[in-house]
Amino acid sequence: MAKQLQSVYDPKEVESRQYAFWEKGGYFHAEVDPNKKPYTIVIPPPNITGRLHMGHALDETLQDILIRFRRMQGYSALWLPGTDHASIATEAKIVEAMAKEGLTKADVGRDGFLKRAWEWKETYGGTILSQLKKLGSSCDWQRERFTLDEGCSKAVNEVFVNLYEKGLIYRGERIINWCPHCKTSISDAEVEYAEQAGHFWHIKYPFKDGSGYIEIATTRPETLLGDTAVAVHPDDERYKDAVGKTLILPLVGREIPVIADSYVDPEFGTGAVKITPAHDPNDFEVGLRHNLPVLNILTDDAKIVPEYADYAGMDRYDARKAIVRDLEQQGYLLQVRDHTHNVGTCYRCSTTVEPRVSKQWFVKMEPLAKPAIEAVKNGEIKFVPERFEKIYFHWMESVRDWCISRQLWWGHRIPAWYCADCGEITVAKTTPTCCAHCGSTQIEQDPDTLDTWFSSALWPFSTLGWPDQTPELDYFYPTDTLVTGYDIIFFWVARMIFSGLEHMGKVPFHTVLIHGLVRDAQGRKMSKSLGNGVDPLEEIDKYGADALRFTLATGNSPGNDMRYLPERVEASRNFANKIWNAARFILMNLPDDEQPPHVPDHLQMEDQWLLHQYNTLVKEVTDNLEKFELGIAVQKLYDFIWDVFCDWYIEIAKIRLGSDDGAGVRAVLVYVMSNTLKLLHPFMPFITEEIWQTLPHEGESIMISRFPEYDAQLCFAAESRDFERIMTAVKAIRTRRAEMNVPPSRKAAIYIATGYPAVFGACAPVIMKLAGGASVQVADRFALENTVNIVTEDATIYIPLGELVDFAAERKRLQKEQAQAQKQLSVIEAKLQNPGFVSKAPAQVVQNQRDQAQALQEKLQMLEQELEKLQ
RNA sequence: GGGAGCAUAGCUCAGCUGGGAGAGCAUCUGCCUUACAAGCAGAGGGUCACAGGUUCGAGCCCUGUUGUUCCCACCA
Repeated sequence: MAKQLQSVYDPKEVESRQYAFWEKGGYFHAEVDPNKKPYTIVIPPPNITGRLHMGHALDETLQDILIRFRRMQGYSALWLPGTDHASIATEAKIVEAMAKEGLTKADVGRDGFLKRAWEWKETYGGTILSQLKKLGSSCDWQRERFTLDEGCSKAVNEVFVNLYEKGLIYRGERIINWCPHCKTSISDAEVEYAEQAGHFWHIKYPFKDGSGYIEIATTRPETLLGDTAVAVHPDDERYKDAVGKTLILPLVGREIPVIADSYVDPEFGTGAVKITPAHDPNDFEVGLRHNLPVLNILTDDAKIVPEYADYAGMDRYDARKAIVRDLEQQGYLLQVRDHTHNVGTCYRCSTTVEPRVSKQWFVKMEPLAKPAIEAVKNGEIKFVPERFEKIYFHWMESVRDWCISRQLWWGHRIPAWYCADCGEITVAKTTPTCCAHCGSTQIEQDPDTLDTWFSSALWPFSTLGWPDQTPELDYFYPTDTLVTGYDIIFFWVARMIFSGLEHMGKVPFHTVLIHGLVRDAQGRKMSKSLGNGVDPLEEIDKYGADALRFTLATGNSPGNDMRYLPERVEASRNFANKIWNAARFILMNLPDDEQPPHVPDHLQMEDQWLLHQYNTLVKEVTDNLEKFELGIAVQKLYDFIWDVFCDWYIEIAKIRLGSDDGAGVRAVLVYVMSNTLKLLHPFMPFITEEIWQTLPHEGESIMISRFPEYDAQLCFAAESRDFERIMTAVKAIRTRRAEMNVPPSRKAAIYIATGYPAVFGACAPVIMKLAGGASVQVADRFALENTVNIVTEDATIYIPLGELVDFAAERKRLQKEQAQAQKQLSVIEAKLQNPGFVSKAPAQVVQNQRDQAQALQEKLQMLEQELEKLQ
């Protein structure tokens, strides 16, 4: 970068150049280093089908801020990247692509399909990672992993076998959620409930003995085909005599019993429930208790099975219509009522899920959940914000067994083999040659694959080499911070916690930083169907990655959603430009041989003030970052750079830059700028690197420089307070001039009567420059006429503005100020006269009020004097 | 049915352990002041949803109410 910089910052060129520079320097790579403490974040692996959206942009920005911060603090900071094979989503994409060629899965076969899937992964799987680079993500790309790579697959088999041997994985015929569109089972967590308008059909089930009927009510009349009982509550007087009797199932003619089960709520509906064990989870339970037959009436794509000739092959909804029609025609339909109810849908394709009995693999949750709950209860793992712990507990405490088998091809194939001879199951880490039970070679592997989340659950340790005992695993595990949205606490966070505890014996991370969703300007969720998504790559192109990152970090607090407003990115872009121009100003005033950043020996009051503010900033920003208060930290940086450094200090610096004291002020400018850039670097990595390297500096890159630390030498509290008296005076003069419409070009003499003559005397040039003074005189009192009079708590300022002075207006204004000050004073005095306040409030707070009261009294006195003069 | 979040300036939102009500954008006024008009200097604008309570002191803590968003739950 030449020293002649453009006045407008151009992020594009800088970003690609600096990212290449970082990669080339190997700064993203973290090594096992016994001399450093580790700090680890594993990325929530984006799906290989994914394109970077705002949710990712937020997630990655937060992680990059944390990792860059810790890296600069001297940790061996590892941000481990990778992608997720996303079984359902990817398989759907491949199926879709094949459909365009007129092919189906059956046409190409399992091997052919997998070949295509891997090709697809090679072609598109890296897209999202390259998009992450545009954001500036400092991931250790040398350690990139994929949930379906060899190492992760090895970990998956290891875990499956371990859990199977411990009896924590079992295979069983149970009712599961079935997606007729994806044609696979899905777990409870993968079902989303949506309210749907429907009906309540009241149907007559006649007794076999001809003694009337029972009226049942159902929202799903088509499942009648699979009914194997009608249940009533045991204490329900209405049905006392019916229990044990036999009914004839309408349309089907099957004989089914009336049973008593306390699951039935006598208050709801008719108090009699048809029981379809194969297609309703509750009914399934009832069926188990009463030994009812389980009749599956639906195929895997939710059509009626051939056994029911009248309806065979009909889609479940067509069958519903047909059955309702037939019931009506045959006089079984008693009434139809409108009814809205919750319907489970597939989280991937939104198809209504069909509860269905089938043979699947499950993870037994209770023994795993217990220690996982304990780890959060005892503080080993903390959620930020804490309230998400409740959500986690609630889920963990009531979690049911996890259905992990999927009827898909893209994924980890279940390491279980069935013996054709003895029928036993052989579960093994590597492909067995024969049945472990009878030695038969007639074995065949389970065709199913595992839930994607099964492998994601192992991510914090599978990526570090487990099950091998690698040095990386030893050093970087447990990881430190997991950053993710609240929407995947159940899917992922919870499962990583119990997996880490079970297989590593240690929690997978210490802190879970939860963020919210990025919504559109109207507060709606960004979604493909609404078309309201904002593309982060377009925003980067328009405003720069730093501006986007800054926008996402600012005003965002943990766990809360945020809206994405274009004006905010513009403001961020403007901030980047502000920094750019501040740097430009400093550079154009620097000699070629300017020393590296240092604090000069001789400091003026404004230098001390700036250094004190800077030093305070260092402490606060560090504290905020350590407490995950990223939004607060970045706000403070913004205020400091724009207001303190640019609007005040640079303006003041202009006075001294050309003088004999130029070297001192240049050193302060360079020192504070350079170090402030370091503080800002985690948030805005590109521009800070670009400027830092152009300024005098030591070291190769800001990203591996040391994060600034609080320096007791830079604490100038008293001087800082003194300088603020000057600032107050300057602001007061500016305000008065603005009120009186005095143009900045019109300079005026300034007379300052004050009890702090040394302070004001030393800063006379500052006041002159910033307050439009032609001259500045300081004394303990003045006797002047025809002046505008300004009273602050530390000084009375006189400005002769000749013809502009309107005595009546001056008097009125002073009276107004007097009234204001009087009001403030009486509030404070009331407090001080309250014995409760004086005795109970902290001494510092009381003293503070006393000081304020005194200052106000002095101000009132001065106002009084000025008013007298105007009489 | 249970649980949680949110309600602060016209708009979008910060406000950490209780003591100053804030930022950006928008509005108004004046400035091309030798880094930046994507800028500078100023101004206006708020019963911190409502009602109680705790406290010397409440935007912040407690209780209730209203509105709103979300999560969980097997009422057929």
